[in-house]
Amino acid sequence: MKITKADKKAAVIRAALELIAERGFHGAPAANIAARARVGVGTIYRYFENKDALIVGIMHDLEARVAARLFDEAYLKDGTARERFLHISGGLLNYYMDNPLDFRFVEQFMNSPYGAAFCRDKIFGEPSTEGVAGALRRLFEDGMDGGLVKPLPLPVLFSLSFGPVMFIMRDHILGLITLDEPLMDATVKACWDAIKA
Amino acid sequence: MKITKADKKAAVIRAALELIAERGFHGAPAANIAARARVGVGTIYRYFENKDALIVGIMHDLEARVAARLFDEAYLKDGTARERFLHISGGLLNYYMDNPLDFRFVEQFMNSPYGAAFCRDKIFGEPSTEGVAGALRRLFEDGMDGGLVKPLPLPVLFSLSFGPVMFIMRDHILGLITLDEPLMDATVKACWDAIKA
DNA sequence: AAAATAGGAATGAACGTTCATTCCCAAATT
DNA sequence: AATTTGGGAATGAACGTTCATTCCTATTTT
Repeated sequence: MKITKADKKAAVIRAALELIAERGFHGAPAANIAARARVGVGTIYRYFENKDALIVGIMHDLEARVAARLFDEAYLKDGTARERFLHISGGLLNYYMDNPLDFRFVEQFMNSPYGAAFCRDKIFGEPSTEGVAGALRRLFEDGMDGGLVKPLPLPVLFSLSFGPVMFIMRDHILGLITLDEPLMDATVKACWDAIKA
Repeated sequence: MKITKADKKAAVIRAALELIAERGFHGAPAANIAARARVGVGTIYRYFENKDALIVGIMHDLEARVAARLFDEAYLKDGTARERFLHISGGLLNYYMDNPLDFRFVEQFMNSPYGAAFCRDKIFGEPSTEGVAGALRRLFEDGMDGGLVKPLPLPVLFSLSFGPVMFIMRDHILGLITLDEPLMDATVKACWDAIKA
């Protein structure tokens, strides 16, 4: 148990994520994933029942990493609703700026049948007072109670908050625009204008 | 030339669009597309050089249909920037409400390597004073000149305008929320708040 | 030495694409 | 008017390739 163990699993996840992000689901056959992970093809199947399970596994892994970053450093202390909103929203934008491959994977996943199934599972699970979803819900509900945020269904507030972030990230990654600090700041502030009462 | 001719091509496009929208690129082999189009497999290749060409062809077809709907009925007469904005934005939301399969295809396409290539081609083509892109650019530029719209790069204004629309459509189609007239209206109005100066 | 883990060649299913053939119909011929 | 002919459109069985998955051997760990 020196340098390797079941970091093989992590290597497989990373390799698959990168390949799918760069080339799509099409361009990520098991043989290539194994090669990039410096692992035998068979090894993949020691850790994942099949390729679908691997893909869903990548998504769960990513979810955990994003949540950790957004809520890590005592982010949820206090501050106005606007401040907390800008923190989350800007944090997400920053995370994807730093990890463009993660972004491309999430987008492909969420807009494929995998994503549909994934969402269905979430809905019929807990109403989630935990995790990212729960924290966001509380943020928006508090804002609505205080009359600071437009009284709209949560999914609509979500879309107004994160729709633009995801949309502009795509443009940035494709090179249609170069996002710098001031521009990112202006974008998330404009999102606040959309949801503020 | 009664009921059939080269509407075979249209049938192939429709069948492929539906299959990809419902089951992803994975779940749309040529054989299934042909079966749904009630056409021989070989026929696909009379109209499209290969499967990739078919997929890009679907996207072009769709683009034309959306453009036709958004700018058809003398939409571009006059009215305030806000009115014109609400018209376009709401029109897009409506189009996708009426054609959910079109929406799911576009999302999958745009977030795949096909979409990346597609965008690159557009950028290195004309600066597009024509079509949807041109009309939108004029709308936003006029708005900025008049001090009605925040002075931000066009891609940012685009993301603030259409990011939420695309985001909320996904939720609607997945059944996470049911969009009705008032809710759609509230959403596009909130988008205007995001971009208005 | 036994057990667990890793590896990659082997396998069969599924895929995109091709092509020899058939079908259809309009123009030419009788 | 009836028949023949020509050629483009349509077809699907057949092909070669690629893929996910299995399975048996080699290696490492206990």
